[in-house]
Amino acid sequence: MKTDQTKSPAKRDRILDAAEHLFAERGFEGVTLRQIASKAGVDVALASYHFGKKDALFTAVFQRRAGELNSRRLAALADAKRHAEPKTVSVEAIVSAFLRPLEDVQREGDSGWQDYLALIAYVNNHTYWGQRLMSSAFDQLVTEFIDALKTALPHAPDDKIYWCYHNLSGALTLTLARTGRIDRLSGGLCRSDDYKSAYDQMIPFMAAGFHDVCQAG
Amino acid sequence: MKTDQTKSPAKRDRILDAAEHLFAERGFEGVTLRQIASKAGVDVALASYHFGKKDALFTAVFQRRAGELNSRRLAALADAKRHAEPKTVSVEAIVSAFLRPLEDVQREGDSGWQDYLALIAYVNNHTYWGQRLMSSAFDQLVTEFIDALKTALPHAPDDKIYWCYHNLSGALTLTLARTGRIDRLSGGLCRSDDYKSAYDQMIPFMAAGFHDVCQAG
DNA sequence: CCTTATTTTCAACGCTTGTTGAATGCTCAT
DNA sequence: ATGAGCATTCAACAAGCGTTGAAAATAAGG
Repeated sequence: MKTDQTKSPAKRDRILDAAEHLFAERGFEGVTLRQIASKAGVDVALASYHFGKKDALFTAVFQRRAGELNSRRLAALADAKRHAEPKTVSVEAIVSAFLRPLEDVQREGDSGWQDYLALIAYVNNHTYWGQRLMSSAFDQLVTEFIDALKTALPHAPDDKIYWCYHNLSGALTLTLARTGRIDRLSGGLCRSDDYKSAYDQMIPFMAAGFHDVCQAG
Repeated sequence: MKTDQTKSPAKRDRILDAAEHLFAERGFEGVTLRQIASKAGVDVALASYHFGKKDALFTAVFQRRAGELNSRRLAALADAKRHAEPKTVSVEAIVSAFLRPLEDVQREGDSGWQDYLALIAYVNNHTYWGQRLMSSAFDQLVTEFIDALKTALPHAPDDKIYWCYHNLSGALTLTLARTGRIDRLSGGLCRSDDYKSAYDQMIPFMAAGFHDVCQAG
């Protein structure tokens, strides 16, 4: 068996998977390297061997899936633009292109994606060092979406666009965190892990908010 | 000078203040008792003497201002209902009663309130033990606001009300976290610490979202 | 002023943490 | 088969952690 890539990097990947799950659940300082190694079924020292410091492991986990996520979202935005031609794409279609790829990756069953999205939520709410990671991984993509929103709302002042995006980002972040709070408040009527319902109502909700705030001038 | 209450509990309160600030900034595991004691200017052991375990100190910090915050929000909701009579109170007025008290406490200058609100954001995004704290401190209040929303939107199914509240809560949480991300994305045009602007656009944004989602049936 | 109770510090404990250097196992060209 | 190179484990390190019991300082009461 040549080029057996499933054997050699298997443990390395299992460290990333275990770290992804635990970091998303308990945060950077809330998890020890020994817990990660134990979950991955390897020795503690192996994490340091592959990734160096603990910070570097966290960064590696965070960046691992960022590229693919950005690609999917960009493709969805390009699709929306193509479908709208020759007219400009609607706010609702832009928000949809921003959110639906998340639903896609979670529906494909890989539980690693769920952990990863929860990790994004953790990082996005973190004050200091979280922002460096967010910016390096997602600023370019977000800027593209905001440009599209500016085109769709040509009379809106920029600061309102940004604040509206902030609302969208915040609601999304809480969704990705899957805290279980809505389950409790609703007495089980809504479920944190029901992504589809979340996006189904989130998309029109956000589009309506954008229009209301941004056309008032 | 008799009944000198500023001397004896001064150190105890300074521990709470220091813990409030540091927990909000770096989370429960991201802060050591020695850092808290150092910031408060007291010995490490004093925190254990007053509060017992580290968890209990965190809980004490979290619950310290919850009562007053709930009172202010309830008063704002009662005010809104009174002003609307004999009609039922509008969605916009309910959302405003939910948010404006936060602006009030932050404008009064006490930086402790800013730390406390950021701490709420931290707890609300935390999956496991965060929800116990959120529920014990705020479930009753949130239920009152949701009941008011149901009255204001009598034709809306309950699950849509809860999802819409989830959006509101998420956007608010990101605002309270003051991560600085909107500052960066907007090139300085919007500022994370500009609460007033945040609420000024958030209130109509959320009201529009509620109406759009909830009247579609 | 003496006694009692509370608050605060001191010093230390047992344990866990992240990290490292040396030793071992494994793969695979030659 | 052999030796080079990478992957993995082992054992141990110093540092820092939360917590505690006893001593010292301070406050309160009669």
